[in-house]
Amino acid sequence: MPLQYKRVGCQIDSPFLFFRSQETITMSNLRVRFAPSPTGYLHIGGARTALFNFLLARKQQGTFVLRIEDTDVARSTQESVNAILQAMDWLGMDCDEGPLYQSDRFDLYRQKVDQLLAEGKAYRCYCTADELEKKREDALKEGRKPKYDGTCRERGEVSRDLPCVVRFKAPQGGATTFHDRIKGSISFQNDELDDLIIQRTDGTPTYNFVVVIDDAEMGINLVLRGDDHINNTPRQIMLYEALGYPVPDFAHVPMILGADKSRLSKRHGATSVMAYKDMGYLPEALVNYLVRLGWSHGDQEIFSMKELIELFSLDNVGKSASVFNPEKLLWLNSHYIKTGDPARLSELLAEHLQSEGVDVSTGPALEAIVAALQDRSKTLVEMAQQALCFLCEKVDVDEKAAAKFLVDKNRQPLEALVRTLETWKEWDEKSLDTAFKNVLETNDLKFGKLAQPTRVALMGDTKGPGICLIMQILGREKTIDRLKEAIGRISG
RNA sequence: GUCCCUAUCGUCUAGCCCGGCCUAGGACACCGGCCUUUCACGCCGGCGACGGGGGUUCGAAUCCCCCUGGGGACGCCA
Repeated sequence: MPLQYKRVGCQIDSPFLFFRSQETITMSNLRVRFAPSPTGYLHIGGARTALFNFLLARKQQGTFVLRIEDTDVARSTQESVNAILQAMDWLGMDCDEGPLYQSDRFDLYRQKVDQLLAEGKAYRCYCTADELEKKREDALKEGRKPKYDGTCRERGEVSRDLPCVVRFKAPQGGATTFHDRIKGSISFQNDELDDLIIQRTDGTPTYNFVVVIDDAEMGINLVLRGDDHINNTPRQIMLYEALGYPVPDFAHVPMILGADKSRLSKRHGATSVMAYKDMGYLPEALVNYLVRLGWSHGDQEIFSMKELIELFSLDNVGKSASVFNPEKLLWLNSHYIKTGDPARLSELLAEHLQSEGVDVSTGPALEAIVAALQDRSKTLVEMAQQALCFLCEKVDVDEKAAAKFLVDKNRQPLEALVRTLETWKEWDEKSLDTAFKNVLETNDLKFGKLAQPTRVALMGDTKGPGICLIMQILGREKTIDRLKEAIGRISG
């Protein structure tokens, strides 16, 4: 399809120039895709693959396609599709095309099977699943590579009224080689490959077949996916060629492993992207963590999405698998909480508090609480936990803390503090600090001596933000109430 | 078992392509110190790696070969 463009003041008809102009006009023709199968939630590994695709597309102003690989009708669910969409949205990855469903395209696949059959590039196979299973087991037992023995390939095309699958007649002899954009040159002996099934007995097409058709038909020119697909690549290249499609570029990103170096799975902890949201992680922390797993830009550790779009490149993607390290993710999360905008954080915190059944409509402003807690919370869940004592009606006093600080010798100082606060005019951190010091002076006390009992009285615990900041956030009424209650506890 | 991929601190990685600037840099974790009303934050310091063996070279983390370790694939799953 010729591209329309205006040639202004240029008489040259050179095909070379035409080509150049076309390139300039289209800006970028990079087309990448993320193609999850909807048989569960979006997991960490999938998210990173999606992220790399997304980043590359955005950087080169290309197109990011989302395709749902649901040819396995039995295991695919709409809930999974929704969960994946939701997770991608949370991470800030929006696609330019899709979601496209393979289940909508069975006619096309059927047509391509027929085409290969008609061209003699595929054949019907009547071997039963049981027979194949037995042959596979025998081969494995005898230490041979289990591959289809070609029984029906040799038989020739005799039409029978029996259930059958369709197999691709793979070229024999020679080798299939491709240049991987991450791993470099990869080569397979064709004899290692067998005739893969492209259509099941029930008439549905299989993964390796549809992936090729879809990537080709959608104009995907860079296939960027996990390196567990390297072994599928030579077969897919053969299919591209048999179907008469141009072969795209490939880039295989290394796997993510658990602490024991085995493939990341549930037993290593949470693998679902949305589980991290629930655990109080910020999307920018997960994105930042995931991108640094396998990719680097010198010594830089912190990247905003905007920076990533500028800086990300396949050139700096490592070749070897990497271990998922929850501690570093936690560190990144605490970093983004520390440096985050309190207004935004308040909204996110409110969600967590509400899901805990806490009423955030009354009580001190969430933003002030967030500001006080940012430096000391690694997750929003932690922050919600610490925010509780500001929001609840009654302080839940820790017994050990009470036993140590809410004791008789601290009663007089606390009473003195109450007396001072009851008549104190200003109620901000700085002014309260003056009030507090006045009490210390008149009672000849050290800061810590009064601060800790006060903290326990107000927060129920020995740790937390600065004592005067706590009083400011709590407000006069709650502060005095809680102090009096603590005094009552000592007396009582 | 066969094939494919891979190999720098415990972990993520820089350096490797284009050998000398590497007594191998940064980050997480860990340990110690400082700051401090507490807990954190922060700051300073410490611990800690080129898997092994052969080559090539005046010189190798960097180039070549072998071994070993690790991962993946070998489905009428994707």
